[in-house]
Amino acid sequence: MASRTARAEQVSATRELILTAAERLFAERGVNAVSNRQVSEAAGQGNNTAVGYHFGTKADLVRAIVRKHATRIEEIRARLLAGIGDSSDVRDWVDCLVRPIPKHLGALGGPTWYARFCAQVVTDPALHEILVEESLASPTLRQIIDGLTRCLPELPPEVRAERAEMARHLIVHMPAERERAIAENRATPRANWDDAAGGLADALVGLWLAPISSRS
Amino acid sequence: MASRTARAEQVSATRELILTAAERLFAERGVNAVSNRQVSEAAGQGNNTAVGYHFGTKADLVRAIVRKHATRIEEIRARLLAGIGDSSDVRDWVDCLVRPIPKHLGALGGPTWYARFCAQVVTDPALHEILVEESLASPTLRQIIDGLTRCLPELPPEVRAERAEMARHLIVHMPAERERAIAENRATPRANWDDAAGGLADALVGLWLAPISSRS
DNA sequence: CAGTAAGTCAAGCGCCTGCCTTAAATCTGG
DNA sequence: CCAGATTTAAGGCAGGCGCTTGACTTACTG
Repeated sequence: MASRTARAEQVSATRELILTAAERLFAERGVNAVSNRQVSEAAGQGNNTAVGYHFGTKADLVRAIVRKHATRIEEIRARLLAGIGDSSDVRDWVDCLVRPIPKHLGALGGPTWYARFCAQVVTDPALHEILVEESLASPTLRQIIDGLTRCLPELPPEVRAERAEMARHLIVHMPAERERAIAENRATPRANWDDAAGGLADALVGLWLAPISSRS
Repeated sequence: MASRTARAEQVSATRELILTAAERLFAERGVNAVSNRQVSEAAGQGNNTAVGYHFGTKADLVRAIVRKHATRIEEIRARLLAGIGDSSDVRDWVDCLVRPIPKHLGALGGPTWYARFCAQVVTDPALHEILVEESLASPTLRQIIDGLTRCLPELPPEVRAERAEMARHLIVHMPAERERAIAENRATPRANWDDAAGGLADALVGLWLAPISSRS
């Protein structure tokens, strides 16, 4: 109906404006350093309470931003997963784990903020769980973790947990670091997002396959 | 003089109280989520402006907290560095890089907050540089980085930079993660700080020695 | 033993925040 | 075409913030 289009499109345009402004401000200054008012103003809304009206609390806004990107990332991840079948090569599974976010950022083109935004959110004690929930909601992600685990049967469970934690951190923070370098016109080790993902995947393969020493 | 002791001791006790309270609050809630007023109150100072009086801005307070721990960490690092001479084993240098912070936390005993505090600070866009400056001020740290570089002569400079970034993130965030797990009574992969450092060192050796693939 | 400087406390200022209320503009469904 | 609902705008409110000021206590100095 023309009705739904006209009005609803205006509304979702406003929501989009708020999401984009918030993502950017949160990425650049940190979530807690930005007030809902500032987000509303940056989104061009004369209304003080635009954020509250459309999203509720700041945590709800953060969740909405995450969901906005989740669909695309999930698509990329599913495509990569389908491509490797039931490989027993660690590298294949690490690729599936690492590449979705950089690929998504590359597809957005131009300057991006989402990686830095995620780095802020995972580090905030009050917001951390939101990202964990939203991420673990992805069945393909679980499949990939399982597949990787199957490639490393002799790794003790505690060491696996430990290294999974390391991988998680790097997958979030390294793209954020690259994003920041680009935003500040600093040199980056890699020319594009795909190469950056490749470098990260190389390192993670080494990390997963690292021998376990007997030192203290 | 008894004079200096009496008064100056009271003062430095107050400063210490503020530093400890701030470190704890910042670690638990995030730097930006805590006001200077809250820090003053948590330190038992009736005065609103105790933080401002003794330290100045919040950035100055953060720097003071970092310096408070830096001496001890530097001692540990120097001792480890002296112990390995001019080894050409990557593992030796990685140990020097990884162990100081966990060792320091272990030596403090009981619950700690410094690792989470550091994780908060490095992630804050406005505070990040403070920690970098203070860290790079350590000559032993530079020596260790040089030593490690010497062990990896055939690694392309960009890849080295990339992996150094990864190592930095893990060295800061993994202890923070362990600290948080302890604070929340969750299980940790390792029983003590030394073992945790060992696990991290294992992984970092693998990361540094990882082969460079030719994939995209 | 004053005089001075340093540290602490208490109160007040303007600013910004989140939240609430009201009003105008806009679109929807009958 | 018009009531009614939704969205945007605008302003007010209490509360918390950083910062300043001034009084009070304490300890060093000549």
